[in-house]
Amino acid sequence: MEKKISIIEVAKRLDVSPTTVSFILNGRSKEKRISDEIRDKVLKFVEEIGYKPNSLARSLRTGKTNTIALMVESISDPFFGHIARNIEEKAYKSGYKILYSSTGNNTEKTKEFLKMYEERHVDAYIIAAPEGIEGELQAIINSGKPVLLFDRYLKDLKTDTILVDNYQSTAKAVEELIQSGFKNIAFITLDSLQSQMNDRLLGYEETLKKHKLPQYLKEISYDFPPEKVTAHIEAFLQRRGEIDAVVFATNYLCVYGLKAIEKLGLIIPKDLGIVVFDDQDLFELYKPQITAIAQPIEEIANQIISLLLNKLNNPVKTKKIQTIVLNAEMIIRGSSSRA
Amino acid sequence: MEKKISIIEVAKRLDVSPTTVSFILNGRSKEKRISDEIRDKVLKFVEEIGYKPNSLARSLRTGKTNTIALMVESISDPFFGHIARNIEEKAYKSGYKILYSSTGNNTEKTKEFLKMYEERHVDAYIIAAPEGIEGELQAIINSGKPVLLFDRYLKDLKTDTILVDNYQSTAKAVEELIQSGFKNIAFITLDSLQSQMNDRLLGYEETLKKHKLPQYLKEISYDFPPEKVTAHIEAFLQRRGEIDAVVFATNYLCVYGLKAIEKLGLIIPKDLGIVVFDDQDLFELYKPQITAIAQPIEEIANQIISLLLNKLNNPVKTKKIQTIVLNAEMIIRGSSSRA
DNA sequence: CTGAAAGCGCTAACAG
DNA sequence: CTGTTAGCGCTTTCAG
Repeated sequence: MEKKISIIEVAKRLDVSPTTVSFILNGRSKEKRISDEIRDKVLKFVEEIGYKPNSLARSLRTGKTNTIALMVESISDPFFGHIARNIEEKAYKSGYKILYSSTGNNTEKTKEFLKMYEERHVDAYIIAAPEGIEGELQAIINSGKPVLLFDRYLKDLKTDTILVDNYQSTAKAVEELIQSGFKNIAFITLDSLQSQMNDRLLGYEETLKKHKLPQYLKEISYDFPPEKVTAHIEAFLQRRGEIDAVVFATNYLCVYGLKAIEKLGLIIPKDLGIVVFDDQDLFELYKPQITAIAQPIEEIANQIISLLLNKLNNPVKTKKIQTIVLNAEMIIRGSSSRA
Repeated sequence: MEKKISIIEVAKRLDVSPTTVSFILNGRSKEKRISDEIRDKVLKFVEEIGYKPNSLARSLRTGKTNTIALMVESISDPFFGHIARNIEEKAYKSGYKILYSSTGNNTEKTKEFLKMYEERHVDAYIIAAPEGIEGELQAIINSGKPVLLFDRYLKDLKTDTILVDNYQSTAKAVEELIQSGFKNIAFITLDSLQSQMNDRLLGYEETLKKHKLPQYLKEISYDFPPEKVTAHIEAFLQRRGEIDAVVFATNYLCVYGLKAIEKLGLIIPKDLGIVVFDDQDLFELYKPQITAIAQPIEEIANQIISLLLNKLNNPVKTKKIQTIVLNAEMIIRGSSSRA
């Protein structure tokens, strides 16, 4: 019933013009020098009948939807889930709602999502991007909408980006293992050209090179089903029996890796030292506890939102492009030391 | 550039009327008996220039936004995260996007979200509801929009609901522990009146009553910070030293519980048998493995979406209200047996 | 079979 | 300081 009330109706009942009501509702009464008396009258009435402007009409008119697209690898991943949770909260406080999608690292799917978001006129994009969507994103940027990358960058795309220092983090992880006396350190990662994966790999490779130690690389396809991932890791560790430590490039690889390790009956850290990228409850509670590189989730979310709101609120073309690199913290636990 | 093209523009270029274009784009050319020739011409042109109707304008006109509200306890919870992932995928295939929010079981916050969703004219609601929002939801239902509850029901609200059999599941869990010889079985749950929690509690209580065994109940506030939860569980287990098994009513309580148990130096299952509601990687990989009641996540998501789409696509008032109760599977692992 | 035209509810330029 | 009014882009009734 109250849904049918429009701003015109409100204006009529109060015997003022819709313009006046509109200005007041948009907090521009001071600016427009509307009398306090009228302002209060309108505000009170609106409150009373519970009138809410139709946001669709407003959006159609203004071109703003107060909606932000959030594209992650998978919303059910602990890392991305926590990021989503934080972003949602902060965005909400500024009047924005989040439309999310899980890309599954699939380029085609992501392009479709992008189209859908465009149609819906989202105001901004927050993306953990798969490869191959530089063109589409560039088009969006050209159209004037903020695009913010996180977790990984796209080499050919100049836009604001929030990252952690993947290279240094993995390098430190490898150093840690080396200090603990491990000599044959493997790196199990995704079969992916994404920047964060690549940087983690580089950190691994160069550190081993520096120490003149051998490299053992296993790349696993993101699309493999769980059993297959476990099987591949198992086969890899078996085939290369000399491996005495593993760095997992990502949390879920480690989860599957632990299953493989158990199947093989290997003892951590006696037979195999472990470090993993990304922390989660499992790694803290596993026995022995798993040394993990913990990304500063809340800070990442904070930076994302504050950068984005900044862009959104500054109609002035903030032409400065920022890349913020945060530090990840290595939480040393039992799995990486033979002591 | 192409953003500026409207349906009128398209019509002009093709020398037909906007009406015709609109009908064709909405797949009603047959019904409106538009010539194949014109139809193909329009379709081809639209494809060529990549014209997309402005969904805002359409929504304003039709009142449909093709958006579904999804409200969960927390998007970063493994259970809800997986539900969200599945729902998103299926909704997308039917042209719907999801606007999510994490209620944190907070009634006031949830009410605010509800208002926001109403303003945005979402087409339907999927909610794991906190207590105390029956009135608001009833109003929405009265306005004709589908509201679907899951994970828990609201006693005074008659609407479609997808649940698992919480009572039976907990009862079975307790039976399992009893069969394994545990005598003093505690139940650690949330300080909450939500139906799913209540039903789990009832399953616990009545099973123990049936077996004439003592009850040990610990209720923990949802808003406690992690350390406090751990501390409370620790104190509880210490105070009631006779407890020899625990059923955790929810996954995160168990996560904190495990920390407490480790602090106390208790050995599972020798000193303490464990069963937990909801499964996750941690429980499978923990040592010993934790017996868990696994909810059929994919099926829950399937039922939610198919019920909802059904409502959405049947303009006929499908007045039948359905409550679907699914079975959860108990995955018996080492933590619940002394063998 | 196709076209003209009336809004959906709001904002903001332009007039007073 | 306030009111009139022209759209935003689309759907859909009603006439041809």
